[in-house]
Amino acid sequence: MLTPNAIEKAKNIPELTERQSEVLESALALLVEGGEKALTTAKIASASNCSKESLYKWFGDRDGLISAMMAFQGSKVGAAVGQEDLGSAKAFKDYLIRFARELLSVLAGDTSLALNRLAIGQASNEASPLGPLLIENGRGVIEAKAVGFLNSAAEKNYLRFDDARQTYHILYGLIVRDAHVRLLLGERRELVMKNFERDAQTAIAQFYQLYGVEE
Amino acid sequence: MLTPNAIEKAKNIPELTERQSEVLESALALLVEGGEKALTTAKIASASNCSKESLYKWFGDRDGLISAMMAFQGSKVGAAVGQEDLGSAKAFKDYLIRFARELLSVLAGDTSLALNRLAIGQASNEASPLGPLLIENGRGVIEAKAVGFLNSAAEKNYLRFDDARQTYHILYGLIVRDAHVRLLLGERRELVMKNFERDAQTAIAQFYQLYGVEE
DNA sequence: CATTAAGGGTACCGTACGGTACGGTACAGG
DNA sequence: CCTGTACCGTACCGTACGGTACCCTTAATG
Repeated sequence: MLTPNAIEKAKNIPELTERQSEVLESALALLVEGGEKALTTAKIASASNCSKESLYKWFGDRDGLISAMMAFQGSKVGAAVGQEDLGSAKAFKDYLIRFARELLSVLAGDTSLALNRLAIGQASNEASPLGPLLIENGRGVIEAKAVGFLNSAAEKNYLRFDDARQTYHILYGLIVRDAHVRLLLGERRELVMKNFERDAQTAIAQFYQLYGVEE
Repeated sequence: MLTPNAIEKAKNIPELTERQSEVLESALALLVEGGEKALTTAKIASASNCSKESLYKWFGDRDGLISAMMAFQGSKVGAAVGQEDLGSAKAFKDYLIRFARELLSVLAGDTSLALNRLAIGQASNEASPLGPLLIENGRGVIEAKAVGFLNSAAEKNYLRFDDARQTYHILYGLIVRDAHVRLLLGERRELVMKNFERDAQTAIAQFYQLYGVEE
């Protein structure tokens, strides 16, 4: 099994010192607070009591710093969704509802929204690495996990489908709908998430209508 | 019935002269080409052979110009989705498939992506009007239309559901899934839209599984 | 022809930001 | 004690951009 350090080396991400992690943390806070326009090198330096020269020494340039922020945040995502429970058909269905709740919560989180907005704002620049980075670190991780438990559920005959990845995309659509984009556009969370709990349950119920195995 | 001019007046949008529309058109082209960073007042002026002074006279400031771009583009959306056909159950289902295709095509269009990226990039600024503007002019128009034909279909007993708006959100989720966000993040269109036709048909088939009336 | 309004071209200003340079400080190792 | 290293704080530079002012051409009107 790979240690975190080994993974970082494999991705060519230099290991971060404690100090550097602190800086990234306060940079994220700054981004959440005021969006990209607030994310100037001077403000990052002053907010984290560090010199601009150190920023440039550690991260190369502003883009490097932002990339580091993404990777740093991504490294914290993995554990977000709890352990699945395939003990029984009922237990698995409950787990799916928890998964739906968790997915919506993550997507609606301040940091997630801020980073997605940042990456999307730069995505018109073909050379920007932020979009792919976010897809890999965020969506990719969750999708891989989901494909895993979907396949397990199929083996146990809780669900029936052809392709786990496609099926996950349907599940995603039923859960998220247009909520993510509306949040990204600035619609108020209370409004978009008004029926949070009911929506999560409805999504899973409909997912079972499409892919569940009748008993 | 309201004339277009009356609508514009009601929204406090000044009518646009031919010249001003040309300027907005070339500004949109500029935005599609190079993203927000390419959208400077100097470039807009030079690209449309007009003086900066005229820009400021017509649109107030840069934000006003961008808002005008959104409204201008929005005013062209209405006719995008063709006329519905509720002549028979089969005809309506075919229409839904066309609707799915059309929705995906619109969302994946260059101008739509560029404007959404622009609005999302500014959405962290609480005071930015771009997000609401885009929601109203883009999503709102399509949603209103969809709610209309869903209700008609329910009356004709092609579909069965409680709330048309909620049902439309499900339909949206089944059709779009995470395609929109992935496109916004810069993932290549060929990749996201690989199974465009099949996905549209699958979405409608599943929608009927959830809301169709059995015969 | 004279007058006037609209608008194009351009020079200019203030400012904000990315990036660099430099002096000063704390500390570790010999 | 000396030296090197890491880093903070700050001043500084070049540039790009939003916004303004001014001059010129064009064309319509009397």
